[in-house]
Amino acid sequence: MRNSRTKYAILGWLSREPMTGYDLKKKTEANLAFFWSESYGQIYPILHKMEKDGLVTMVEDREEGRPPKKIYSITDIGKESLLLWMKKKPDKDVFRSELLLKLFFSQCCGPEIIKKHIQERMDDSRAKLREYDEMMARMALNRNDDPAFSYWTMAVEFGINSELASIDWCKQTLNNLESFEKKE
Amino acid sequence: MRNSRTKYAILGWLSREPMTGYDLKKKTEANLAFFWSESYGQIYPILHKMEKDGLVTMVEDREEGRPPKKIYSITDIGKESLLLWMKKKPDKDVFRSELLLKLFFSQCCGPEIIKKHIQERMDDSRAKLREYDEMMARMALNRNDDPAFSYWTMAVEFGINSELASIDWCKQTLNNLESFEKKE
DNA sequence: GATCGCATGTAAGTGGTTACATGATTTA
DNA sequence: TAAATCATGTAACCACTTACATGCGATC
Repeated sequence: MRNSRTKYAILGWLSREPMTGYDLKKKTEANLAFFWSESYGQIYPILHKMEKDGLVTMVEDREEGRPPKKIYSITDIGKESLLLWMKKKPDKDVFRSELLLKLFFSQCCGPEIIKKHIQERMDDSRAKLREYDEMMARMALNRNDDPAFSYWTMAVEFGINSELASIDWCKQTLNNLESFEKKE
Repeated sequence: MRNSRTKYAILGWLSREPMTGYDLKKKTEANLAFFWSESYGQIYPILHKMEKDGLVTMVEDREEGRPPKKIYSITDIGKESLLLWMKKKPDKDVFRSELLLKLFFSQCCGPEIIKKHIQERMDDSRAKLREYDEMMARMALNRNDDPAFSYWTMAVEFGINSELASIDWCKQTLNNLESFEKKE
């Protein structure tokens, strides 16, 4: 837990508004899914520790006939810790691709198998692009006054560019594999 | 270890030529670094297990005055296992970006800090592009007859496209942040 | 009556890295 | 003679995921 970025993702969210562990997870899924993820198994224990360390405070919200919520807010110490992290040079992006691994070793079985995988990847990328469009539309509707929206847009733009680049690569590589096949 | 892809990365390499655990690590670093990595702490134990499972065989190579090598070769069972894996739909690419996480939460500290990070990222991407060029040149020299080279080129092409897209995004985002600043 | 969404949490397991130990040879 | 490279290996740790447990209310 020493170097966990989960802590800072939580502080980032709480710097906007107080919320529960459940909210944290749902918001991360809905907004950051393509470049970040968190699980309950991380969130809840870390939230407890953060409270103990004075980074956040918690109030219990008991409404009748509903499961009690624990609403967390960021403290001044938490804000300081967040700012310190923001200033640090970000770690390298993590990228790991089984598709490229399979492509690299495709000599062992010929181009047909990997062609199918790349075709499917192209379809997946197109589906993702449609998702981004929906996300953008949904967010733009009720948030164009929020300064956070601008930052969010730039992040999503990265995802869109990546998928566009991925689709181009798929087409190009499918062509390469085609002509490669004839040569053999 | 049940579903470890390390196993298949090893089988992939050994399907080309027999080699040692040390070679496996070095070759992965030199050729797959931008989309795959392995550590000795994974390679050696898994290699032992693979031998026990009959996926590979090992011969010891003792030359005088040198540390003894263990040279691994793929078996027919190993080849079968590799082929089965090749045919399976590849897992989703893993992507995780602290840079985008920081961008997303930049509301908490304003655009200056993230601008610096993005500027640095652009420099890093350019450096990576130069590395790819070197890799391509180095490989093209002595390998243009090897059919594996074509597959390798296509994989590297993905990396090049990604970095190109990343650089574009950096420029564009830097511009956005500039005008965003003036509005505030 | 079943399942979904809200809401919190834990235990076990995953795949993987890091740090370390050992020791010879080659290069700077 | 110090450092880098070759070469194998293990123990401890790491961040994180998955599966599970609980239970209420709303919806299908």
